[in-house]
Amino acid sequence: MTIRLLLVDDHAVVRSGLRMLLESEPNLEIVGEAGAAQDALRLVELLQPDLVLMDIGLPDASGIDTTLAIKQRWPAVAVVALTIHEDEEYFFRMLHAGASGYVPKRAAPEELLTAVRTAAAGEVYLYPSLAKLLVQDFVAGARPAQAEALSGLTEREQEVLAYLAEGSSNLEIAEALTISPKTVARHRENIMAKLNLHSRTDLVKYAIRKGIIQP
Amino acid sequence: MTIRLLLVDDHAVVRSGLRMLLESEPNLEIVGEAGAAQDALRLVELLQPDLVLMDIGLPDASGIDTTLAIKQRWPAVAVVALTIHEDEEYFFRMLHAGASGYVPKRAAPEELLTAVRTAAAGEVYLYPSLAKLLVQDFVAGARPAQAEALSGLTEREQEVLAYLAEGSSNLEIAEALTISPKTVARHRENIMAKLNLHSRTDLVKYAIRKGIIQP
DNA sequence: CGCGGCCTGGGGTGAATCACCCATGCCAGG
DNA sequence: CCTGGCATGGGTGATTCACCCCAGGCCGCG
Repeated sequence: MTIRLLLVDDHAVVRSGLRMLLESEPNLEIVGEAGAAQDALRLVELLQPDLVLMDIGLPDASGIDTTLAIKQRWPAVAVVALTIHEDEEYFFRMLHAGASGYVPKRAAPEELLTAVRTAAAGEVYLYPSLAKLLVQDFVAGARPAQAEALSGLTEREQEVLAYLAEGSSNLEIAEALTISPKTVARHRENIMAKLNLHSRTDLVKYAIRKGIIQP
Repeated sequence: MTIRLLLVDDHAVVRSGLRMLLESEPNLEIVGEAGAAQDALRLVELLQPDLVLMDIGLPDASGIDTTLAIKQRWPAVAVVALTIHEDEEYFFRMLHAGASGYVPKRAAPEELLTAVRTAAAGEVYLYPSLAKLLVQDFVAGARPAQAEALSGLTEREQEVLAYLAEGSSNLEIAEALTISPKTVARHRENIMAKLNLHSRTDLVKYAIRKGIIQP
């Protein structure tokens, strides 16, 4: 099976170079080129390629928005981002837009080919330095805090906060900790004052942000 | 610079095969082998390798726990998981443990070598099918719902729910929607009944799970 | 045309919460 | 030794919550 590929980059020279590189590969056919977002969308509709190799910097619209538009209308079309941008910002936004691969232009030619083949197979190729960013985000996002200072809460206050965040009432917490409900209320007041929160629901959101509880 | 590598797998035959494969590579030295978690930890301390190639299925302890132990004591040591497991479960747990690479045993030898070189360089190598899982988790985790049915809530109820989730009181919501506080209370009762929730804090957690609000 | 669902309001009750006030021990650090 | 932070309690009053009751108006659907 041959991969039918659409090339999107606003620089004709770059497109030529990519065409040279990609056409030397077997089972890979470049069915079209586009230098602008409008052309890209039109050609996707016209040619129904398997894969779009997308530059982010386009003259008339962002490659991110273009990717989003393509994935919304033709979800089966894989999009691989090929760009000079290696920062978190563009990378994450491109993933959200539905990209199946992300390769910086400084990457080795073989890596681009790997990304194209991988994305065409329905998988995802991530350039290692960007995979690292994603994994960091994953690990951090899943459980950000716990060991964090919790803004100067005492041990007992943190303990009470954990129960409060679960939605327990003062009485329930009091029984769990075998102290008076009034003491629980006292702790809660101190907690809310220290964290500058003003309601139980704010406490829940705070606890989720800090990873104390799972939503 | 030569990569100093420690091989951890409980099958001697597999270790031999890997040694054959890896030793044919330049700039790669296998400094030791371990068949059990205890040996692995001991050898890491003794040999201070750059990288540990870790099987998950070990006789005395999980490769995941072993990875965690290694990364806690020697964060500079890169760990690449090489395993038969390709499901989300092991993959995500291995990432949490601190792995810099994840390669299924069915992968091509070149992919293992790429993973080793990438991880040794401080980056992350993810096998494409697993990179796909991670990206899916990333995209889903960031904004999971919104368009979902919300379990049969009416439009007005969803509107009230949005305010409730923010922690607004009945009176505040009433003023925002220019209706009576009693009506807000009524909507809230219906919402809680439909969603089988029993407190405002439960509503907040529900709203965060559904992506209605951000924590 | 009636039926049911939705939105809108009102009343009531008991419990819980909130936001203040107060005090007592205990223990560490200046 | 004594000041301050921490944990532990009590009290009070206003407010809110959670859960019941009720009903009228509107709109679509059979």
